Amino acid sequence: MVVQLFNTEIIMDEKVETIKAELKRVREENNTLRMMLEVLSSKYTKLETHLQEINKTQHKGMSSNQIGSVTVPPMFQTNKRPRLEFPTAKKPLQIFVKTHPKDDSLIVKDGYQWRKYGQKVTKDNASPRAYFRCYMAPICPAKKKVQRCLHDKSILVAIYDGEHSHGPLDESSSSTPKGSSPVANNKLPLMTSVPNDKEAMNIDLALSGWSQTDRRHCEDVMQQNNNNGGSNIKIEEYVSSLIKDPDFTMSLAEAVARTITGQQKQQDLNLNLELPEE
DNA sequence: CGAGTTTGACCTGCGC
DNA sequence: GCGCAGGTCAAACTCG
Repeated sequence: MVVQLFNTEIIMDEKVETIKAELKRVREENNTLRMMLEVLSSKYTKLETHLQEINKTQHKGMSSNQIGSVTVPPMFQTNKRPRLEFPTAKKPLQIFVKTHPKDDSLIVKDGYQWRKYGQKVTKDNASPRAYFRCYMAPICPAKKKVQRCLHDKSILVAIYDGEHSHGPLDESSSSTPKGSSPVANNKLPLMTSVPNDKEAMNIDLALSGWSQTDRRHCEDVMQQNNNNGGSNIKIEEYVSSLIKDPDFTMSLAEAVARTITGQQKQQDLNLNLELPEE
């Protein structure tokens, strides 16, 4: 009897240790994500400021770079067709979704109901591109294109066009036709989204669960997407110049340090407040 | 049988 | 004007 109680106690202790270890792992992961967010935010602010400066300086001498009321910075002008680039209400949103390698469906669960209306094999990617239209509302103009990542078939790239004229369904009832839950589908929730093309700078995709390869592949995709606009070279040049910029590196380091120290305090606090009793 | 998917044809815009 | 490529249509097909 006493031995049994002792054994039970040992098992409980082991469980607690396991949970603590898991908790620690999740916290570390969370810290990493926060740091990345901070870095991204810092990069974005800097880039945005620089872009505004460019716009200002070029606005003076510009005359032929306007389409209607929309001003197109020269760095975004291209020889190739802009098709989806110009006066759309909002820039298309690009989303990457990691799927199970064996899962060959082009279903991206995002809270809306989509109906497939076409599929096409594009020139630069052997994987077919599927075209979806939102049918939650009769006049919803939202559309999306879903295609597999060129280098990594387990990654879906969804490009959204237009805005929904309604809200999303709740998670339990929403699905792409014949879809199932993301977990059951072996799909993770939306791993990352980036503002399309022009704003899609060298965004770090190092989110939890993504290997270096995945990130590189998806960066390739973003790059291809940018190449369609022909502006990527300049963006990349600018990003690389940013990396070399001591000021930028310094502010980046400060941001990271600030985050780490801030999180250390937060973590200590959490240790006291969390670990709910069961 | 109806809803949703597939797929070949057609449309449209752009570069040459 | 022509050809190419992306996007859309709609009839045929599939599935529950």
